[in-house]
Amino acid sequence: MEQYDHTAIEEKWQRVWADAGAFHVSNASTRPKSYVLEMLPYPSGTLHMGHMLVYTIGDVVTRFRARNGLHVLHPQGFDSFGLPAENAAIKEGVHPRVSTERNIEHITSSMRRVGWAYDWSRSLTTHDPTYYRWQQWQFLKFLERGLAYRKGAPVKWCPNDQTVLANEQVRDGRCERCGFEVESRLMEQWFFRITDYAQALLDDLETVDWPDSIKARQRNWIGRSEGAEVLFLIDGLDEDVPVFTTRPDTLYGATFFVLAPEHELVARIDSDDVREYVRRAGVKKTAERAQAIEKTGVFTGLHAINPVNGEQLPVYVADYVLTDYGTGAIMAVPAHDQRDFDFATAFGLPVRQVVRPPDNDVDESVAYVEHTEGEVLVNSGEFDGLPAPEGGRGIVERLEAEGRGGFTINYRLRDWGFSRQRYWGCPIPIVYCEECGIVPVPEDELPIVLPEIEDYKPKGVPPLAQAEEWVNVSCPKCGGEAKRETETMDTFVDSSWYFLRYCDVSNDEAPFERAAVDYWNPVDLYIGGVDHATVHMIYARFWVKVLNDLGMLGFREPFAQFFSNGWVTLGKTKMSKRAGNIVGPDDFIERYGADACRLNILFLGPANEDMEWTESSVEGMSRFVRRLWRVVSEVAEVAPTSEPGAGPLARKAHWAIAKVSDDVGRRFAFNTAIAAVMELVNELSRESAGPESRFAAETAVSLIQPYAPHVAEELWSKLGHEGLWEAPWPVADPAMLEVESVEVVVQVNGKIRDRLQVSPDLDEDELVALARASERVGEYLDGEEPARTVVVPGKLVNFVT
RNA sequence: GCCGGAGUGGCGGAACUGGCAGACGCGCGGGACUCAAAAUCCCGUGUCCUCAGGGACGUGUGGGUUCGACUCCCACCUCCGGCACCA
Repeated sequence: MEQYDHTAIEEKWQRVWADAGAFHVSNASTRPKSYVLEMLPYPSGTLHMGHMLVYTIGDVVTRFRARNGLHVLHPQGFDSFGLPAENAAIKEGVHPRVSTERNIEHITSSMRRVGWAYDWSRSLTTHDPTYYRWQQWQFLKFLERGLAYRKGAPVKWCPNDQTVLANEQVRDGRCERCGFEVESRLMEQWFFRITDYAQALLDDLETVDWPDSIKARQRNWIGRSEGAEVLFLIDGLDEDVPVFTTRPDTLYGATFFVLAPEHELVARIDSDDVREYVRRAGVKKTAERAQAIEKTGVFTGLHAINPVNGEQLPVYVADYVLTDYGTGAIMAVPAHDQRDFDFATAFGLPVRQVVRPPDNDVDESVAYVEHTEGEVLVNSGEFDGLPAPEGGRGIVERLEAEGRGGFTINYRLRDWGFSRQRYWGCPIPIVYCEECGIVPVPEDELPIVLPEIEDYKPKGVPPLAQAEEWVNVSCPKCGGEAKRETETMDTFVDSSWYFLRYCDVSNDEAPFERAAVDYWNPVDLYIGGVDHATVHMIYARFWVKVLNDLGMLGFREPFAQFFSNGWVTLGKTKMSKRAGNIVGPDDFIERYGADACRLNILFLGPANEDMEWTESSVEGMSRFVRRLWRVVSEVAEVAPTSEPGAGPLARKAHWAIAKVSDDVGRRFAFNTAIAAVMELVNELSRESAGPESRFAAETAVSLIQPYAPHVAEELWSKLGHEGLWEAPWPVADPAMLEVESVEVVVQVNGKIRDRLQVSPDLDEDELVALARASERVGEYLDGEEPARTVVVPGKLVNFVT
């Protein structure tokens, strides 16, 4: 028997697949389509076991679906703009393009060695001008629609990376990438008006097949809350200030009024105390502000008029009011809000209860914030005695009639600030003209290609500002002197539409042809980690909705089904380059082969749960592959070719077909499918020369192919067949799934006392008679007649006394 | 605080719709082959008791429903993750 030489076998079949164009798909087929996609990887130089998991899941599904008659699109590319390459450039002086492309080359060759079935002819890299040209083009469409705009806004600024961060890139007040504490700065920024789509993003979650946990995260992120907006007139400034509240029922309980330090009106308050407070609040790190336990604030000397009763409420500036939620101003109702209560306590402000729970005396020493059935309004003028929800509604309706308020819905989601003071990103096709202002670059001048620069170091101004020849242009409108936008786009823009580009990757007249995109989309199975469940996946959904509104495509949701893979951990920490705990597949592929590695990563546990990396399991898997090789090779040599019978081995094979088909096709239970093939191989090894052995061997090889395609292909040809990658998936014969005899459990009072081997189609009476006849049952029944007999045909008989 | 998820042998896990708890693998113990080792193969492997037939206990804890609960219900404990001065 030939030795199992994994390297030779894997190289051989990878060549065969490439030569045959095995995974190359066209945009037309009579077969039904399936689009299988894993999240776009950032090209760090090396693969690790986390990548191994995600891409092998996608690969198994791809190969399984292809053999089940589907026309499967399974592309791969790289999210190749972004900070790490630029940081490396700053550190080592290598041009980001050079290091990025070197990384891509390296990681691609690793990917090819794993044997993943990608249509590499559709590959894309987001730093390629042929890709980002069409991103710039789409940006211009967004701009035309008013969905991209520029405004001054307080932004999260990372003093280390010298750049603005999206809210999503801030974790616990720190820069997600470098861990530096984030500051707040007021800057002109580009925004996408994603908030226009908040409700649609929420509603359409109903239409996708995603895990509930992921949907919950998105709902959380969008943060819809129903309430009212109420206008308070600030005396002295003569300004109406809107506040958002979810508790309009407590309006009569407002005893003071608070503005966030960043609120636009604060600058107009002429008070040294206020200016000093605002200055100090601005210096405070975001993290400090969020963690502060003691409430701080300053009285402005002004008063706001409560529109429900005309009361004069003292106006404070305090940093417990957030500038970017609601309107940045609140009415404070200390009796019914813990934060307001804390502030009132610290500043000696009055507390007035206006909602009374049933059978409760008014206790103004604590805030009553919960909701109880039957609570009623008190101290609320004409609304006294009404149930709180009804009273709240009445109050808003009256304000509405008076033009001082109305019902409204507020979202936590904020517009997407997407400009970055960075070099290695997609240039924003905008020119600033002194005469004409913000001028979009005409479409026929795209792409605006990233210029070469000398120095990547951030200096507070974007690195692109140094590329003077590039920056100074004439205005497309008036021809006068103008300057290019020097900020670049957030890389989440790049990954918001790449899955569309794959469908028509070399189009140089449009981002994609609508027919191609409509044919393949939505993605039938999207695979990736939870860490992108709120960020990337919300942006991509937004992007698709906008393109749909622009008539560029015919669907509203990009990802019909989402499989959230678990994390591969090492030392209980998610494996990642940043955590410095990566174990790569290259070494293991060399030692044990790609097939063993692919099997191993999926056998570690359920693919949607976290799994700790262990080296010993690869060895176990390598044993299995070698065993498979030996057993099947032997069968190929000695087992007769004959019609498969209906004996135990053939039945086991059919059982395995049914099990693997269901596990891979429906349940995504990749680990148990492998276990089923192992069981089959175990039985086969005990009977390698029987009349059913050849069928069992063929079945085992065929079933393991999505996982271990190389060795499966080699064994398939040893068995005398060709082209397993395109062979039809085996179908289980239902007749063969029925067993000749089953073991029926006989219980007395729910405890197993005997087991019977019986025919599965024995009727209930016969089964009970047989069970009654059992000696052991007789012992436990001890002469008594069972009061009740429960029969589950083919499973058990239970006598209850 | 709100939301989501998970607790099963020495370990990873299986049990999908309420019906044999521990499939499959790792590890460990014993044996075969070998001069020896590796590789391979075979047997055993939840805990305790045992007259060696078997018996009792056992899926985070406490209750409940049921002939029967890892699975359903109630209460709780622990761990992991998300959101969070969000008005």
